[in-house]
Order: sequence, then structure tokens, then C-alpha cells
Amino acid sequence: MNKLLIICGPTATGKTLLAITLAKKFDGEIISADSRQVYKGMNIGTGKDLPENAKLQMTDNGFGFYEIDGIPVWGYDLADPKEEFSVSKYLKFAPKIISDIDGRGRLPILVGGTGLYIKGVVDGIPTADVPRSMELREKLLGKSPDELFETLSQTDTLKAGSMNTSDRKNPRRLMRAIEVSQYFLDHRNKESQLLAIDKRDTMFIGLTAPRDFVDRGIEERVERRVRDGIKDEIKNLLDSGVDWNDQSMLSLGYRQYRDFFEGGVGEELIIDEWTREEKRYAKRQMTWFKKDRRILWFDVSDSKFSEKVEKSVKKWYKSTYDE
RNA sequence: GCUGAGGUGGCGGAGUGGACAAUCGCAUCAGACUGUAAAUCUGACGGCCGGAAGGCCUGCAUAGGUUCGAAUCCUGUCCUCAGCA
Repeated sequence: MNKLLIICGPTATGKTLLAITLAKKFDGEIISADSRQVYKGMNIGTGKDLPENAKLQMTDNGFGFYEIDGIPVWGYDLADPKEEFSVSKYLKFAPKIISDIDGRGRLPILVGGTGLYIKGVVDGIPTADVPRSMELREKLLGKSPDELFETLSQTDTLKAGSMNTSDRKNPRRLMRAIEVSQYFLDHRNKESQLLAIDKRDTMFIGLTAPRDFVDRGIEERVERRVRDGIKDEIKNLLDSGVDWNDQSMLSLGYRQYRDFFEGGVGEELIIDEWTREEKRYAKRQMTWFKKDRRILWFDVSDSKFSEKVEKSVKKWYKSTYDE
């Protein structure tokens, strides 16, 4: 049975580093599950940690990989920062690459902090291939959440009833729900297609640490990214035509600099804000991940965590040969 | 020292006799999440008890006073800022 190793958890816990170590030990290749690392030219701010002169190596499946420390890393640079990206696109990429890796007899290691992407790959998102309708979205644009909910109730009572109080006030979710229900109204016989991987032997590793440990890590990392030249990176993006309102520029560390470039706000304030947001983000990630009972958690502030992970993975990995 | 303005919850800032534990924003905390997910959204946020409904206590610089009732009116004190000296 094919295997899949997943490494998830909040930001700044060293997921990629661990993944590379494990890839070396268990003959693996890495697939990034990160909604920001997909953008070309966004390297420093998204923490791609590419070596000097790294070059994307294209393959004949239409996707490319970087080699880091001798390990192929997929999932970077899938999109232009001027373009929209979403789980849907990610799901047209990741499962394919995973089965390619299977084919090479190597271990696919899915690594990232974007919970939805991981979920999409493993469990599938039934409505992921329902396309967006810009026309519909435009029509819905100015409506209040109440009005949107009303509209949804009319086309899809079931879905409307199943939404929780938070989502009922979330225009973005409501619009999407209306879009989906409208789509199935127009395509009654269409079977939705699940863009997930086949059932396989999957191990989930979650990396976590006490709050203040993570916070400190975030502070250091932000400082490093400032030193590494996030400003220049942003300037390059802007020069190449990327707009502050593009989805890619909503990324942490990038969006905060808008007031610096456009409003003359001091960099100290920008960095403060960025750091604070990053901590909140880590919190949101934990809220998501801790619900998934499949995850086996490891505390990275434990000096022996790396060995402990390796031991667990080894045990799981070996079971292949016991079959 | 005089004159003027002002002192409200972690911060900014409303409120100028009753509907005030006090609009709102920020920060903080908790949560949601099935095509923007580093996005988007929700809730809590003086203290104590309670699952909740609710109840009790403390409270708008400070000490008094007026009033059935005060963050809001009056007086003293302290402090801050601006202008004049």
C-alpha cells in the first residue's frame, strides 16, 4: 500500500527542516502544502529558504521542483503573484505529484501549514471543482450577509440550514455557497469529482511547542526576513506589476508593508504589526489542526524531539515490508 | 503663579442627571472553516457565582456635597496639557 507522510503544524516550528531530514533518511520527496509558497518571486516572506542559484527544474508533467539539500521540493512557484490561486488549483497539482513519487518508489512527504490544502489532498473537497462565477459574484457583491443568507436559503435550504452562526455572517462563504448551489441547479446530472489522493497508509505528524516558544521563533524569523530583504522583494513584485490588492499580497509580511511604501509609516511599526499578526496566525493554525485526531503531536522545544519523530516514522515506514 | 482645556475600562476615544458595567476602534482571549484559508468570519472581554437565564460586588483622578437617582451638577484636593507670566 502506498504511503504518505504528512508534517503539519503552526508556522515557525521547523516543519521544512524536519521534512528534509526525514526525506534523506527515508528516501522521500517533499510537497509543500502552503498557500503562499505557490507564488513565484515570493521567497523571503514565505520562507522558501532556497539555496543560492536555486533553479526550478521543470519536468514533463508540467510542474517543477527545487532541489534543497539534494531533496526535491515540489509545490513552490506554481502561480504568478498576479494570478488567483485556490485549493482547487492546488488539488490539480498535489495528488498528481504524489502519485508520480509513488511511481518512483519514493516516499511522498506533504509538508505545510495550510490545513485546508492538506485536508483537500487527503480527504478531498467535494465541491472543489465547481468553478467560480465572476458574473454571479459581481451581482452579489454589495449584498449584506442577511440578504445573502436569504438568497442561499431559497436555492439550497439544506446547505443554508447547516451553516453555523459564524458562517452565516461571512459574505465570502455565503457567496461561495450560493455559487455552488446555483451550479448544481444548472448541472443537475453532474457528478462532483473528488480531487483527492487514493486511500493509502498515511501518517500525520504535528509539530507544536509552548506558546512563548513559538512566539519567540516568530519574532526571530520576522527579524531575519527583514534583514534578508523583504523590502526589496516587495519592490520587485510591485515593479513587475503586482498590485497591493492582489490575493498574493494579502500574505503576512507583505500586506503590512503597504503603509510603509504608500503611507510613509515607520518600519518599526510595520514590523510590530507583522509580528503580532504572525502570532495570531499561528494560533489560528492550531485551532484548525488540533481538531484532527489523526495527528501525532511532537513538541519541538523538546531537545530530543527529532529522534522521537524519526523513531515513530521508522516504525510506521517499516510496516510496509511486514505486509 | 494666573488663565483655559482636561483627567472614563490594557490603550485610543464616546457619553454631559435615569435606558451605563459604560457606543465604538485597537490590543487580548476563545472559536468557526469543504474553490481567496498567511484569507474570511463569529463570540467573549471590570470582578465573583452560574451551563444558561440571571444574581451580587466594585467602578468613570480623589474626598465630600446636591438629588428619589450622578461618569454626568456643586465644592475642596491632586495630576496632565496649552497659553500667559
